[in-house]
Amino acid sequence: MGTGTRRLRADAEQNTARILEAAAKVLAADPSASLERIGEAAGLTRATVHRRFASRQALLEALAAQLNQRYVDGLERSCVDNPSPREVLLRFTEAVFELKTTHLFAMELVGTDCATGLSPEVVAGIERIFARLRAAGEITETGDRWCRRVYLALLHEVHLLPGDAAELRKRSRAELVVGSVLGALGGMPGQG
Amino acid sequence: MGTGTRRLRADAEQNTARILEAAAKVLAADPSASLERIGEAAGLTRATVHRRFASRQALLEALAAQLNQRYVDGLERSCVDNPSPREVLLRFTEAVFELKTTHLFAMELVGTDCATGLSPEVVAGIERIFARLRAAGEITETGDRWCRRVYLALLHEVHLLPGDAAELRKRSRAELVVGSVLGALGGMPGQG
DNA sequence: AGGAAGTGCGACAGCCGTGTATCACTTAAT
DNA sequence: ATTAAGTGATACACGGCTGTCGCACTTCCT
Repeated sequence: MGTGTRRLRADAEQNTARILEAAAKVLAADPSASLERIGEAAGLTRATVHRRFASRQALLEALAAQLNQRYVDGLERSCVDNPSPREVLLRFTEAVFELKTTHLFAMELVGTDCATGLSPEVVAGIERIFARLRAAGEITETGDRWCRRVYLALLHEVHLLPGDAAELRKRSRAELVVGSVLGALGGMPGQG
Repeated sequence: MGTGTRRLRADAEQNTARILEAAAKVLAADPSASLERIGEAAGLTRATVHRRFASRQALLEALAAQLNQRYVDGLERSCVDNPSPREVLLRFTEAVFELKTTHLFAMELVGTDCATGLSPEVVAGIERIFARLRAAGEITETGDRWCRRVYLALLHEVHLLPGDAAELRKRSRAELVVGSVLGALGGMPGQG
């Protein structure tokens, strides 16, 4: 997937970005929205969408690839300064919350597993966090896949939680996620 | 929604059941499967599907209604003999696992909330279980909606877990769900 | 300024799902 | 056994989305 295709003109490249952005927004509201609607939301024509992405499938894959890239960015940014594993999880959770607002559709598209489109690199990164949590005694569960799935599931549920929910009065959304996950995986969520 | 429509012939009634059953199976594999495929799976023609259900929408609603009924059945059966709240949750979880095998599509259709089609009766039933768990000191979280969502989310994740996963070596799927949920909601999951 | 790249517009063909209707035939009900 | 109900088969109209043209026009690049 390198820069094998000869480079696009500057405005054209910008338009592909617009399309991806518009697709993320429109598909989040309606997963079966037509390319027409996506193009419209991008201020472009359906024909142009087809010029950038040969098929609907190609557009979806590009969307998934973009999401995976954001995931690895989030993972890297969560690890700078070598904080405690719990702090890493907290930072990463906040990063994913931001992704939920812009890439909600793509996240449901790639799911929570390699088999469904989530990058192996991302999977490994998340599981590494839980390995560190385990080494630090924050959790007792030993299944990497299980830890990751519980985490992503609870993260998603918190995202669906209304902003004024009682659970969020004293702690942030990320803190609620981390506390719940550690509790679910056999830790002492109350300590901080 | 009573028996307002004059009663069908016996075989016709049986066919509606076949259609619902086939729809549950086919749509679980492909949520956007056509009525043609559903009818085929039921051993019937698309025309007959349309005779029983005026529109695709109507079929989906019937599917959701059937699921809600199974939910309340499961709730009732979980409460006979007045067992401990934890035991109630365990029984109900097992009932839902069975539903996952037959009504997977419908469950994702109705979601985890009244707003999306889950019956208020079912919501109240589930939240009642958690109120009892709270009264018994098994959990500390106080938000009914939050408890319910965490529960259904983790239940779903366990269902997705491969049957030979390490987490299931010493405890059943339902026990894994209950343990994880109680931990996530501020309890001591290790106790039996 | 000149040429190339990109876009808008419109049109077309193809496909698939939905919903309705008709008619001959089979089946349950009493 | 007779009657009404239900079904299969087939056809049709309708609408929507996809993918691909061609052509005139605008925009960037150098």
